[in-house]
Amino acid sequence: MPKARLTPASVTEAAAALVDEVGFDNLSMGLLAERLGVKTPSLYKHVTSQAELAHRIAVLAMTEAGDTIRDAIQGRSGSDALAVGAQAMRTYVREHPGRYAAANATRPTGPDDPFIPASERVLASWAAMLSGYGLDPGQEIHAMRTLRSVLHGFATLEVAGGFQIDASVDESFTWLINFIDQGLRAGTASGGDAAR
Amino acid sequence: MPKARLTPASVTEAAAALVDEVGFDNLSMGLLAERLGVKTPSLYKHVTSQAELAHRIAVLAMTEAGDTIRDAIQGRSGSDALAVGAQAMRTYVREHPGRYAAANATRPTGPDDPFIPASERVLASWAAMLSGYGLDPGQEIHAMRTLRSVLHGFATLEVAGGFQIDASVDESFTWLINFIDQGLRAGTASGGDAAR
DNA sequence: AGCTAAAGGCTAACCGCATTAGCCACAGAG
DNA sequence: CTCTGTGGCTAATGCGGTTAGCCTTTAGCT
Repeated sequence: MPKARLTPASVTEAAAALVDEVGFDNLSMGLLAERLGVKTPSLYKHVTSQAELAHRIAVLAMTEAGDTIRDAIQGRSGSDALAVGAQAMRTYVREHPGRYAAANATRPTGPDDPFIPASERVLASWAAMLSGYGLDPGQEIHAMRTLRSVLHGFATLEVAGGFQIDASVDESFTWLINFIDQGLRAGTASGGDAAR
Repeated sequence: MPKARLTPASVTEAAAALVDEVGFDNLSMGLLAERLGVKTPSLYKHVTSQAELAHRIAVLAMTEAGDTIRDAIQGRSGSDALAVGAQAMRTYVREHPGRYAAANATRPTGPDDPFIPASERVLASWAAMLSGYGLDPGQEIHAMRTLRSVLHGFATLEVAGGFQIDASVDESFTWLINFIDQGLRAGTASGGDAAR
């Protein structure tokens, strides 16, 4: 057999790098093939379809994001964990907008889709971080969803160029994190007042 | 000339209805033509390209969303305005996921793009609502961005099926609104404490 | 009422891109 | 040294957006 220049993993990695440059919906088999110094149909020896390729990018992105967030939170707790975790996620999205878009475009294909555990690991990191606030158990799910909403919303709007005014976006993000932190701590203190 | 069965406006409206059903990235000229009882090339008598069609859907969506939010906030202020405004936006996105996706996929094409005033009207509604909290002027931009992030993030995650657990999503949303309201009011009271 | 012109629909054709079919060459196992 | 299967290639298919060019209908004018 000829030397395996390409592998499913290397193709996926190259595709991920590509979408970060050209945008997720500008991904094309021709462009990727060119990057890899190969003709388009050859890619199908390593990937069954463009849809599957996109899905692999999504799994890769979720896994990477999960690792990044976990590492950032590592050894920290409370406000500190929130701050670095949120910054880690925002940074990941800014550096890998195409991968993040791929992850958002993906739906699990079945019960054994590796995308599921990958995204659960992200959620687990957030849950661990939130547990440091000692929230009322019934409120944790709502706090989790609120946290995911802000972070996802902010990152999405930012990479889409949604923040036009020339006020510092960095500053807005730290303000946002602080806002969330204050709210979570207030909720803790008052034993659930913020949930009414 | 034959009777004008189709107009640019009616085609746009039909396309908007279509994307709400089949999803924004499943929009196709063939599908739309079929809906309108016409052959695909005939659409080009009313629309110059699929990209322009998508852009028109985006403008329509922004305009509709702006009207809905403005009407909801009308005559209310503070916590009340926040609650109904946020609910209005969430409802709009749930009822028109395709249009909302179109709006998010769109970038202004130029300085006289009608998309710009349409989105500014949405922002103006949020600004009017926020003004009721009497925030420090320097913080308004951050509060605005935070608000946009949560609402956009929540709505996006919800329509994407991102909230899996069977805890009530409605309940989470009212929790979220209350969380934001508390934070804004705290920021008001302490004269900017939440912004540190 | 009849003529004219252009709007608006249709068929045929083009093009780019994902995907498939089938061929060929090289490298590792025996 | 041969055999085999992997991994690349060229050629061809099909779908979807788009363009070209034709043809009918009808509003508006005489």
